[in-house]
Amino acid sequence: MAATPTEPAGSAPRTASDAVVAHLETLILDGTYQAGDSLPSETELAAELQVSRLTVREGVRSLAARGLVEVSHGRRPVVAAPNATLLRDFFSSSVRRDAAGLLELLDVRLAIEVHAAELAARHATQAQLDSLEAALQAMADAPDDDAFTAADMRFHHGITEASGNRMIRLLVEGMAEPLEVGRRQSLRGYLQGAPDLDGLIAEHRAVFDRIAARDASGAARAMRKHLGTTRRDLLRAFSR
Amino acid sequence: MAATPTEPAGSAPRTASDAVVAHLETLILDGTYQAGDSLPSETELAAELQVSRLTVREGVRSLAARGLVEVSHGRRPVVAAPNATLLRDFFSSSVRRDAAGLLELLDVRLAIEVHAAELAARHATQAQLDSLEAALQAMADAPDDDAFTAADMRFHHGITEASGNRMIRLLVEGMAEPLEVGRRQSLRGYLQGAPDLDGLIAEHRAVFDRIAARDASGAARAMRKHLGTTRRDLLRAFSR
DNA sequence: GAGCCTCAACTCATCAGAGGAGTTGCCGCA
DNA sequence: TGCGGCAACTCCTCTGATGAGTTGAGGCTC
Repeated sequence: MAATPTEPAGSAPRTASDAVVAHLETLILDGTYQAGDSLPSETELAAELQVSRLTVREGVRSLAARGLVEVSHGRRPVVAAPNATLLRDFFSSSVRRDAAGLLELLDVRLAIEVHAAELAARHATQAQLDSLEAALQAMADAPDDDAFTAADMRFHHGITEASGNRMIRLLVEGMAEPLEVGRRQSLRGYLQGAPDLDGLIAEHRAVFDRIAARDASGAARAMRKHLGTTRRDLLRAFSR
Repeated sequence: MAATPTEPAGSAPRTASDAVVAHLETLILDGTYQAGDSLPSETELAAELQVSRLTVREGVRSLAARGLVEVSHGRRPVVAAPNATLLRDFFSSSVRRDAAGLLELLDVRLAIEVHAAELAARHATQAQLDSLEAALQAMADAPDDDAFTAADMRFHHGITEASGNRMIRLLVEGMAEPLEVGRRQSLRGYLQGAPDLDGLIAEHRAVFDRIAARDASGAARAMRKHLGTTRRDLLRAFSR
């Protein structure tokens, strides 16, 4: 009674719902179902795989938790495009479970973004450079702290975009929220005098200049310096 | 009818099983349940949260898919320690969905491991250095290719361990399998002459020497050189 | 008294059937 | 032609029940 016709050679699923997961996962990763495609309905899958709807539901639910599909009430499950929600979940969980994880995560971001800046200097298109400069300008013109932070994030996001490496983009995107939350929490009630916005902007501009000049190692150096500053600020806030 | 007494301020869960997920997630991340602890049984949770066992099951299943808990037949769900399975899943999926992802992933590993080598030069304990040297020796003594690869992986794993940054360790651990699978597939049927094992070992030894000498930037440079070689080999295999 | 075996209680795994709620597209009406 | 309503489809949740794996207590044997 082989429930799943497409049994993967690797390992036999222990439970029926694992079989559902394995089945659908294979079809998605094979490209049989592309991002945006609708999966068969629960009823259809149940009939096809010879299991109850409940079992199908659990399997689909697992895939949804892993970010491979999206389910919404009244509609069929839809295959999701690769996205950062899973990574965001993971990083958020790690940081919340252990406060020291925040600094570790910051360190990882440093490593990745320094490399991203290097790649951006090599691969950025003119449109991407324009977008970076616009973010820089928005930082300078920011009326309040929230606007500044938003422009700041847009700048960093733009660099990962310009790196041309989607995995880097997803990773940094996944880290952004936990880091931002951590930053807010550690700075709460801190705010002794305004932060050195002009200095921050200058650091960003230095990164941009090196990227625009196609100077890979210079861009890496500038980014390293900038993130070092960020890290020091956070450490100082922590030690209070 | 507030089903969940511990409704997080953030956003109200849309569905009942999301509420279960949110409830348990909060308790785990708060530390109310530590890694290794057993969760209440499905029946107990159902009574506690005023939902059916089915709904509880779906919620627990989601958490299992996200790596926060582990469920096995006949036993209560157990809170899992932070681990790399989720990341491995993510990276594997990404690479399988898009072959170009392999090179992107390799690039990310380069960025992270170069940084790890730098950190290891600063933080490695004597025991960790000994372990690295043992792996190096095992590479030199390896009787066959599999043993060599195993020792190779042990060496790299040891460096992330010595970096003292657990997030780096988890990330590299999560990338190891997809990269190894990708390497095997692209090298399949390739094998024109034996690879330059002596050169590889020399590169590893250079990394080790710089770490042992507490030379952070030298270690980073040596690691970058080594991973550059790896990358070039893979690219060459690809282009056939 | 020590060690092994059996079994009962607990737990997760899965099934079947049914009602509620959200979405979508067709059809008829103005 | 344009719009409103209804019907079909889908996911969401519940109830009740059976099968299968795990564990620890109790009794039996030596």
